[in-house]
Amino acid sequence: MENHQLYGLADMREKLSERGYKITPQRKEILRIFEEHGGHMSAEDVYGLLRGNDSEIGLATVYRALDLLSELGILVRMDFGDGCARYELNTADPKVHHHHHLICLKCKKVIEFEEDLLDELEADIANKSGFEIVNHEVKFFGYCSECRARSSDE
Amino acid sequence: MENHQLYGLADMREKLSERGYKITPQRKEILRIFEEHGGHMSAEDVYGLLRGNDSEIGLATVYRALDLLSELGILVRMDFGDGCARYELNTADPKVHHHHHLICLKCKKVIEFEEDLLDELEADIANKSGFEIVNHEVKFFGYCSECRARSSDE
DNA sequence: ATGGGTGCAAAGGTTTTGCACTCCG
DNA sequence: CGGAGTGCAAAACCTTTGCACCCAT
Repeated sequence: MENHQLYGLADMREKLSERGYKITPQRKEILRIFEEHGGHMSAEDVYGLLRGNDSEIGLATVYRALDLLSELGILVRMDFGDGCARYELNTADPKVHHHHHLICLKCKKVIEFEEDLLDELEADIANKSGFEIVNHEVKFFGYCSECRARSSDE
Repeated sequence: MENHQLYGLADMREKLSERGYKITPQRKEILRIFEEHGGHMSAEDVYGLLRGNDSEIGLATVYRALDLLSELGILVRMDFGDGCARYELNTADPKVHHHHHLICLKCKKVIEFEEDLLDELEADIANKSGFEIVNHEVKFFGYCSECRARSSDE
């Protein structure tokens, strides 16, 4: 357990200036929100938390920052099909990197679970296609145990 | 190569009536669109093709059908982050089942590739969680070779 | 100083919903 | 027949954009 588990302020500084983007108080603030809270946050969620901390950051800025930070690989964007994009801190730690999602087609519930699996596949892809992989997302769609129970006793 | 490669009309009939839904001409027509064309189609794409075939099906009906058919596992819903949900016929054939996507964070290009991998993992999940898996989606995010070349010679 | 970044409000695009009417079972 | 399904148009939502102003570099 070392200190480089999640991308943090230092990484953002580096990646932003590396590409000629500026380090603004808004971007720092938004990153901090992700460090303090966690989970899968939508733009609106982040905006809400910012307003709680009486920040004056506009919603459009939140959208622009989430977009940029996920393009830089600091955040990861995910879609659970609930109508809005959700983001979470990217991580360099394989233990955390490899958590996947089960999504119930009936009740839309999202269940997380961990499983190690995709490292060699990623390396293989990078070789074959010249694609540089920053993150992956694995989703399984089906029916959760509750919905299955409910539909069998109808 | 047998006949049960993709879900078809018979499967839809069965799954619909099994759950008390009706088999309507609209639903049949929409399924047919997927059988004749393929690929990743948005609601609007399907609607466009229907109008081409001078169908009188409304866009809302298309949305409702896509939702229902993917809930039944006949279609698969996917999100490439381009602002609209896309659907494709689900398949029982593992060769087709296992195609994944590389998504470039810079230019948003989607590259498909095939790789066999997740069967045992699916079985494992079903055991541990009671989750019945109908389909999965694997996406890798990163930078495609063109974007990498472009950013290195700036 | 200067070009990128921000805030606001308006626009844009996708998806959902209310309601009267239709038609499958 | 009766209730699920449909079509239409309006509404709801999430996200993007235009523009004037601000501020990291």
